[in-house]
Amino acid sequence: MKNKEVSRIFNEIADFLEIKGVDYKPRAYRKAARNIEALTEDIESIHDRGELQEIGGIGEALAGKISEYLETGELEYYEELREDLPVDIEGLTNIEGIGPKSVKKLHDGLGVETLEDLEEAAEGGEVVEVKGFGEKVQGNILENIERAKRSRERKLLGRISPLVQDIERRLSGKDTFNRINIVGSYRRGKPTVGDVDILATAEDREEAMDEFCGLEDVEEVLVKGETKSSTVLSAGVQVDLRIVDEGSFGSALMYFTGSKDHNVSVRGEVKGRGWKLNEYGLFDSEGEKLAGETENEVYGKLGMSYIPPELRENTGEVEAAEDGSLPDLVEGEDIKGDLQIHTNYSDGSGTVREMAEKAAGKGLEYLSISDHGPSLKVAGGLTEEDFEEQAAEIERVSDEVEIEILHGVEANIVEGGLDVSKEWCERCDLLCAAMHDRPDNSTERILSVLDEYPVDILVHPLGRKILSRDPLKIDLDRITDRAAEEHVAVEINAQPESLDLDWQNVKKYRGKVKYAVSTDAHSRGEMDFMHLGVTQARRGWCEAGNVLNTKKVDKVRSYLNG
DNA sequence: ACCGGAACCGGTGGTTGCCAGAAGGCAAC
Repeated sequence: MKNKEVSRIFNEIADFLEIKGVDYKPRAYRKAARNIEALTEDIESIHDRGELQEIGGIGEALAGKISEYLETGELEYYEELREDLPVDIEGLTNIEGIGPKSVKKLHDGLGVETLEDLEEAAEGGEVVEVKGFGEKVQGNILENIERAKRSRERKLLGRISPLVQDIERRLSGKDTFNRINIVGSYRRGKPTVGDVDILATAEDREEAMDEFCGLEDVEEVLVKGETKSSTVLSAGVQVDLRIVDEGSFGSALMYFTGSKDHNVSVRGEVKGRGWKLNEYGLFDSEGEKLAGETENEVYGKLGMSYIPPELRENTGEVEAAEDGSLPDLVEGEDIKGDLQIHTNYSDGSGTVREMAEKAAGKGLEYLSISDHGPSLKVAGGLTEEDFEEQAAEIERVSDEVEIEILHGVEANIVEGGLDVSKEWCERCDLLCAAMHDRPDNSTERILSVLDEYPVDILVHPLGRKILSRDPLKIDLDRITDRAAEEHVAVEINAQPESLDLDWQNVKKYRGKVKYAVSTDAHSRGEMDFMHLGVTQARRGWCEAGNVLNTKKVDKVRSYLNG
């Protein structure tokens, strides 16, 4: 699956063209990149059917470039641009505050090509010598460069999951493999993933390894052995495959799923009995094997209930499993509606009808449309007039699509309140409120908005972007107190970069507030992100009852109005 | 480079705020 690669290349081309001062093309490339990234289908299949131009934002020229890349493995146009300016544009622009134009200036002035070059230049105080750069920017570079480097190594769970699922599917389809399971932090649903580990059993290990290393996505084979092979996929993700014996599959699953702290904690229990647990199995003091084939069996012999992978972070799950108090975690099938999505009335790409049809197709009972309020110009915010127009459109579409559509707005929390009038709020079925900037008085602003407006959901409360932007420093104790009093739900945003509120805080406040797991989809494809949000809710120990949108729409309404 | 309305061409997201340097570029969303 080369979707991610193609979109990365298009984004880089956009950067290069922006540096050259070319008009319009960068936007076209970025739009195409975004649409490709949001695809749930393999772009190669679309290419094979000759339907590339049916993807939004892709016309004759871009379809040609995609074909060239898929067929030859190279794109001449891209290579030429890179030759002109041989820099790690993706890495460098990853630094907050550095865009394509700055990269060009740093290259011309100091010969900066990589993050390492830039770090050296900033440490040596050379950056200030370049026109347009001062102490402030140089300091900012030093502050943010480590994170930019890290972000190159770790990948976002949601961004690699289509690729990983694709690999899993392909290996499962082969006769050579008996059992296949992704393990590691991926299986635990951690928001960022380093390497991807796959565990398998196979009759013929050699043949299995051949098949794995021969997958078309595999770009480089680092190690190839009988029990372990390491590969790098074309998208830059390292994937390891381990093959174990059938009888050890369960204990190996536990071992390789981790987390390390969880395993240590479980092993404490094992030790107390004088037993031994390793990747090969659970053994008593005589060395007799007690369990190993399944995880259930291992946990069972230890007197624990099965611990779902999402909980294995050593935050009390081992004790809870012993006294039988583990939560009955929310599942994807429990979700009955999506309470925050955008349309082409603001910065979304889908129409009301397209989004509604997609949601209905996913089997949801309801959908709430909440485009950005007027002050968020960058996102093409709605005017009150637009809102009325949209209301009429929703009414028309509602008659024809098998889903209940709620009409809301994602109001922006600004100095002095929200960017929508109280009257406007009253006309909303569902009012979302969000911070989009980072003032010092964020906590106070949020609290006063919760007091003064009929807010239903506080969305992406921390405004974080994983691997690139820190969360807001706000007083969540006070905010969740107020949210609970006012019957305001707190969002768990399912966008791969967001996953905000984060799972640690979800766990902390789950007894107090209700959560709304929403996709914040800006295109039809992004509605498929729901599972990422559910995973984070699970990591936060949420049962279905903790999540508002597991309820029927009437119950949602009565909670929010209560 | 795409798209949509017209049958080839015109329009395409637009504003804010920061920094740096004293008017204006650049990044962010």
